[in-house]
Amino acid sequence: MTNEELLLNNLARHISLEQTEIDFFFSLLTQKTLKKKAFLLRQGEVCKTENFILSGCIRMYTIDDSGQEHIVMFGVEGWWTSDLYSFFTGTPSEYYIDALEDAVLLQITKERLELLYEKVPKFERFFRILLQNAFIAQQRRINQNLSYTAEQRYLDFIQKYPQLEQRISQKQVAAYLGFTPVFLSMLRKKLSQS
Amino acid sequence: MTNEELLLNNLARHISLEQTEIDFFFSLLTQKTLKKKAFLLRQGEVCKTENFILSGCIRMYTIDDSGQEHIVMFGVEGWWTSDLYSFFTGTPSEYYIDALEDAVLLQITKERLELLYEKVPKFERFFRILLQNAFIAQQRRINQNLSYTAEQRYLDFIQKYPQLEQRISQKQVAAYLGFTPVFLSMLRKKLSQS
DNA sequence: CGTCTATTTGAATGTACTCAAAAGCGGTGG
DNA sequence: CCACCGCTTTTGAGTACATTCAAATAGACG
Repeated sequence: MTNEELLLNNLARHISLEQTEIDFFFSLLTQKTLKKKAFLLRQGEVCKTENFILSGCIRMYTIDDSGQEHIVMFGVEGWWTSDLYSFFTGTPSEYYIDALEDAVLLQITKERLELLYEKVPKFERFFRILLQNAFIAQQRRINQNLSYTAEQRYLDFIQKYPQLEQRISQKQVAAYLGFTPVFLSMLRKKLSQS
Repeated sequence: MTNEELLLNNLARHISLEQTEIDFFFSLLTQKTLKKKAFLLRQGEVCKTENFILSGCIRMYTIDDSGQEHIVMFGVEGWWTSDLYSFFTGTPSEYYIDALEDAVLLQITKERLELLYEKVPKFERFFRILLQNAFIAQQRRINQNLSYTAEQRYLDFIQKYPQLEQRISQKQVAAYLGFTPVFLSMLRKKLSQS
């Protein structure tokens, strides 16, 4: 699948577009490559773009007072990523976004997105649906964090994102699930023995 | 503030409407009253409406295998509530929604909402913005659950929602924050002593 | 007033964390 | 291509935070 196809499939899942509308949309995007460990956004900066991931793997996270990282989302090819709050309000972000693997992104700025909504209102629908899905996924995650033990959350994670678990380090998985890498190591040992 | 004003303010914060558009919107809504402890939605049922809360207090929650309740959201006057996943996909909900206080709601069905989007596309924008704000709030909550101790989360909660803390029982607060009522009681004692 | 539920208190337990040290692994430069 | 450096993972011991269970007290509601 080419880069363009990846995004076209993403669009086609929710709205149907004329070729001219597709062309217009693509004309608003700019491509950006991101080396492993490079930052797309740092805490305190304003998030200027929404980003469609063509390849690679990124994470969005905070660093707490004691220096620990906490991952609020991962992104891989086919996903959109951004700090929406900073993006829409123009206020400094609380989050870091960086690459866990070399990545290629398509970016759209707020101004261009507003222009897109104006010219092709169907995109308002498209981004509402994306947001809706992300919202629902987050609600599930909140509920799981409340209801499940660390072990249950880990088992659920590897079942739900088997590909991700292969690609990223245990340290990152732990920072996403809300426990320490040391604890994850013990958990895996225990699970492999039983 | 009348019921109508509450909703009008809510709309006006994000979109501007003609009187005819407002009238059309209101014509699509039906009012529902909900006695304390009455269910708006039970696990396994399909969520048929989005609900704007005119008065009262509701909660959306799950019950886990060991019978414990976990609250994913509260709602008070001026808030929208619904299980969006069930609402949009038509699949049975995993959640319960019931009233912590007698409540009055304005409801809109999916069919009518789609009609509204079609006739007045500005509402697509309105609901996208609502969703965006809810998404951002959830992301914060996920991050806090990952980063903060139970005590920090409680202090943050009472600071952020001082009105809510007055209205609802400690048991409900505990079910929202992710610990037991017993622990919350000990926490409060400790905090009042220091 | 009586019943039902929520809150408090205490003791014992368990889950997950910190600290520390060793082992493993991957990337980089000589 | 190998050796080294830095980061991740493993392992173990001791600790802290939060839970469970149980019982007593307090509050809310009919």
